[in-house]
Amino acid sequence: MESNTPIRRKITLSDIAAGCGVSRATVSLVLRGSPLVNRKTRARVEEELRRQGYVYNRMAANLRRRTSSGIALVLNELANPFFAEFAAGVDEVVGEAGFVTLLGCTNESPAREQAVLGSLIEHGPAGIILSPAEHSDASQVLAAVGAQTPLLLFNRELGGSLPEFAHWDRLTLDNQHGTRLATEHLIARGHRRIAFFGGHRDSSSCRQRHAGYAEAMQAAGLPIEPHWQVECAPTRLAAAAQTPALFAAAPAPTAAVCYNDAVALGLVLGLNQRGLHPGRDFALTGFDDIAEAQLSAPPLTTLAAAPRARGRQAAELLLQRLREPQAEPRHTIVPVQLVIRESSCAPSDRS
Amino acid sequence: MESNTPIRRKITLSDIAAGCGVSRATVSLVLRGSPLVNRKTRARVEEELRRQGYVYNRMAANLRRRTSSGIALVLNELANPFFAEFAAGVDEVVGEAGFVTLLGCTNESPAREQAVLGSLIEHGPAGIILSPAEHSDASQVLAAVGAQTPLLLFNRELGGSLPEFAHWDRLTLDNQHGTRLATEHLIARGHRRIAFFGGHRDSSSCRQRHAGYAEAMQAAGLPIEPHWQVECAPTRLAAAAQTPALFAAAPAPTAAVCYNDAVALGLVLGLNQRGLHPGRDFALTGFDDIAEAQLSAPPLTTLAAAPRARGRQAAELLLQRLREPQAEPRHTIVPVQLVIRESSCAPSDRS
DNA sequence: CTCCAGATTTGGATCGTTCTAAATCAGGCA
DNA sequence: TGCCTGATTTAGAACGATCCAAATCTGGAG
Repeated sequence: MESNTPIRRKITLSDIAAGCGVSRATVSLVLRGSPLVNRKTRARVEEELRRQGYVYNRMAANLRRRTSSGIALVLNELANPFFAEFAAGVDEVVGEAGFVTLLGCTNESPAREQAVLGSLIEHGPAGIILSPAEHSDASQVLAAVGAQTPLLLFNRELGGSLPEFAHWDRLTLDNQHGTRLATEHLIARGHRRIAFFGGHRDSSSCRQRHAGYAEAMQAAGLPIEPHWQVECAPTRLAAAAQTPALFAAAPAPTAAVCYNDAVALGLVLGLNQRGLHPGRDFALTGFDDIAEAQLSAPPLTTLAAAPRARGRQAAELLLQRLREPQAEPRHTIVPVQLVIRESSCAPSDRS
Repeated sequence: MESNTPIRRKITLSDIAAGCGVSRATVSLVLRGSPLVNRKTRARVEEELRRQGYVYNRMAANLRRRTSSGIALVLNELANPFFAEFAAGVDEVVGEAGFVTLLGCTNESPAREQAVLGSLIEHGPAGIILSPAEHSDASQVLAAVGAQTPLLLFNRELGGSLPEFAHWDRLTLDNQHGTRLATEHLIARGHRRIAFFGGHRDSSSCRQRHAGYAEAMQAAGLPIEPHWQVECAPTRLAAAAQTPALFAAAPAPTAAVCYNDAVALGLVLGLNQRGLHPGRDFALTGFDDIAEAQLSAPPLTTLAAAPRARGRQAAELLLQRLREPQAEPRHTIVPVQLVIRESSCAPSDRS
């Protein structure tokens, strides 16, 4: 099969330089928008760039500059809409800044995380945004990425202790304050017997969310029964299955603060199976405000984390760090917003 | 702030070569697993690589080989769970093959697509997987990526005509057959007045899906009223807002084949707002089988496209192409499966 | 004129691999 | 021993931009 376009050799800086009688160095300066070059020269060079159809070869530049113009984005789970939105936000800002996003997906496996980080680091990314897999360990991550590449931790804490010379930035949600708001909201609606439902207590985010709940209950002088604190995997299925545990003993709760939206949606299922009408007989709140939250029946009162905005923010924090490599490590805790919908009804006669 | 780890110069091939008394070339061969090197030598070099903690510098390799080990993945929309799953599938296979995914997100804007492609191409990706933005034009895309880099088109056709020398592979869903199945299913359930709802008619996938619907209606001898064909952006919000258009004139439809799941979920909202009970008073089907489809109220009858599998498939097709650059361009059409759930009820008295 | 400062421009080395062609080595055979 | 063959190894030139220090240019002051 013959191609009918001439396979012309790639145009390089030298071609442009030769084409308009200046040196490679000058062309390079023009390309990078340096103020050093004369107006007249710049115009001439730019014209020649257009004329020859030059395309910049970032691979060459990367080699010389010893760092690529890529930002590695390593996620524990891309299929989750929360992280998909997050990724979209990251990519927006990364792209605007002239970088490119190197994607890696670990599927919650620390082993895969090691492999992915190892592979990405070979490309010399300018920085890394990492949402760790469950049970991912700080020293392992450090071993994989080295101490030179700036890294921003998103969403979760790492297990193990962080060697003090790896000054990583962090961006996490204000989990504790969020569930505190949710709990206070339920209390304000008139609930007195409120459960905390779902999640695994050995995950940092679950501990924080539980703390916010406990704090609000305590502040209101409300007791917490042991069987109101039910752990389960943060999935719909597990949550539905664990629902009976809430009602295993008297007094039964009239409301529940759930670990996240997935758990809350599972609880909705579980309540329906018991013949309870969530949003009328039983109040509940979620966390994350995933797209389904506003569409479920009943629409879910939840804490909005605005994942796309978080993605943009993560990228901006990392770019900031690239600009000031020596600045103190930052820990940014972003507030979450209580979105009140119909699932957080007042207590009913029935409950 | 002082770091307490020595900032040691990066280890290079030369360091390894020097460290065990062979030439750089030999070490390079070892790294690439060439069969040319002697067992004994290979072992010695590998030991030294470990000892010095060498990390491969792909930027240098990329420059020399004139193509990077990146696969560009350019998506019209990442927030849509369908594409998020697709991306996850692509990344799996790309990673397994030792490549890295370069992500780019166009948000349905051809202008942004140009920018994203332009930026990615500078990194010399080995190949490109592109799910075009709406109204994206073949010649524009060609201008941005050049004729040298293999490209796989996913999901949509490009506008304009494809210059014959750009032999691009394609992977698309069997849209027409899918909606035909859905429509036939609704007809079998007893519906006679069926609408086609959502999407923009100038997108190829929408045209194909509409064709499948029209085909089934015609085959069954059923008429189609003009106001049963409602266009809107393929988002929940737009679909909810356009719902009244379906009922703007008599006779009202009793069922709708929706452009995709997002639209169907929006229609669910819109119907609820009108006091109609989807899955009881009105039947509807979606397309894609995103995760929310089976959890919505009512669970959605839809066409499963298995996006993660499609992602894996897309990556495999592209890798195949890298292995055989001269092979004939392939157009792969993947069948979709009708998943019957509760949204596609029989017509009720009410409707 | 000559000199100087500031504005531009430039040659040449450099980044760390891969590639090519040629060199070297080991062992068998005459 | 000397030659030949196949198996290994290697020197050195790429790849294409960036960096640095030094060269050149300009125009105004003395």
